[in-house]
Amino acid sequence: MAKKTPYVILGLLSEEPLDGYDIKKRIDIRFRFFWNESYGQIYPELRNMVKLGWITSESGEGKKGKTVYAITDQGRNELKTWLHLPVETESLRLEILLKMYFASIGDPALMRGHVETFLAAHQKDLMILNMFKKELETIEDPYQNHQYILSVIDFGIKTNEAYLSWSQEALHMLRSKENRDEAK
Amino acid sequence: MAKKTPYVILGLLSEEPLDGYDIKKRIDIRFRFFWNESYGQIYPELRNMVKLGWITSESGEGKKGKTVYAITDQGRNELKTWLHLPVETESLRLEILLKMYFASIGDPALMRGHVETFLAAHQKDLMILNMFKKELETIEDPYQNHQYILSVIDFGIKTNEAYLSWSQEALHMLRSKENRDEAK
DNA sequence: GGCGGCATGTAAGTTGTTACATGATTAA
DNA sequence: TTAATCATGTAACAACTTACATGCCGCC
Repeated sequence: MAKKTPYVILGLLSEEPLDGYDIKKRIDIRFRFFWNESYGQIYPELRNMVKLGWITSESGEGKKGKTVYAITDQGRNELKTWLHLPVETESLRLEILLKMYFASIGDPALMRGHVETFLAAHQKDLMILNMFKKELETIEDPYQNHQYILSVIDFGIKTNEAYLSWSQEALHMLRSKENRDEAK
Repeated sequence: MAKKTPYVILGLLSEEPLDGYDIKKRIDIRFRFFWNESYGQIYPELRNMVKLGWITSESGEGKKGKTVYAITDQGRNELKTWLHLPVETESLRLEILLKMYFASIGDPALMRGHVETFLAAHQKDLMILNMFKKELETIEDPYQNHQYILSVIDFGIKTNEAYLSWSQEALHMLRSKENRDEAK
C-alpha cells in the first residue's frame, strides 16, 4: 500500500498554510475516527514534499520562529491526481474480533470486560461525532465542502451505532453464557 | 502496537495442527473481514514460535513433506494470557473517507465512482457473511465456540449494513450535487 | 517557579508488504 | 501437457511507532 501521508497534508494545506504541529493537531481532531499520523511521519514528509515542489516552507524570524508550509500549484495537481486514483482496499484489523473468535479458550466474563470497554469507547465517539455535526451546521461554509464533511461524519455515526448495537447483543450473549456456567 | 500474528496462529492451532499454507488459507477465509497476514509474516513467525516452545513442528517424509505445527501447553497458556490483555485501540485508516473529506477539490462524479465501488464490494461482503452464518447454523459445534463465531459474523453484518446505508445516502448527495452543477 | 502546551525534530527498532524463487502434485 | 494450486520460504523495501531531546512561551 502506497503511503498517503502526503495527501492528508496536501488536503489540509489546500485550505490554508499550516505548520507541522498544526497539521498533526488537525489530523488528531478532525480525522481521529478514521485516520492517524505521527510526528515521525509528518516532519520528514514535509521536508520531502518541499524537495518535490509540492509545498513551500516559510520560516519565521530567527531560530525560534515556526515553519509554515503552503501548497503549490503542483501540490494541488498531485492532490487532484490522487483523488482520481481508485481507493485502495483498506486492511482493517480489529483485535476485539480476533479475541471474540477465540473466546471459548477463556471464560465469558473475560470477553464481557473487553466488550464493555469497547462499548464505552464508542459511546463517547458517537457523542463527539454528534457534536461535530451540530457544530458544522452552525458555522459558515466558505470552501463549499460541508456536505462532504457531513458525509464523513455520518459514516462515523452509522458505524459507531452499529458498534453499539453489536456490543449490546454481544453482552447479552456473554451474560447468558455466564449464568449458564454458574448454574452448572 | 505489539504484533498479534503469533496469537492468530495459536488460535487456529488450538483447534488442530496445521501447516503454514493452511494457516494462511484459513486466515484469508475466516478472518478476511477483519484480519490479514502475509506469508512473509507467517513462515518466519512459525520458526520463532517453535524456538519459543509455543508450538512444535513435525516434518513429513524427505524434503517434499509438508511441515505441520501443533500447539504446546505453553502455547495454550500464551494464548490465554493474550486473551486477558486489554484490547489495543485499533487504528483504522479508511482512504475513502479521506477522499470524501477533500472531495470539493474535484467534482462530485469522481467521488460517486469511488462510492459505487465501495458499495459493490460491501454488498458482496454482506452476502458472504450471510452465507457463513447459514452454514454455521447447519454444522456441529464440537468446540462449543459457535456463539462466539456467530457474534463475530454479526459484527461484520452490522457494520457492512451500515456501510451500505451510508453509501446510498452518499450517492444521493453526490447525484444531487451533480445535477446542480449541470443546471448552473 | 513550574506546568502545560507549543514547536521541531531524529534514531532505533518493529512491523508489514512485495516480489521473487523453487519445486511438488493434481486436475483438465 | 500445461495450468492451477499446493507448499515453503527469503530479501529488499516501505511504512510506522516509540521514545527521546530540545527549547520556547504564557499563565497561575
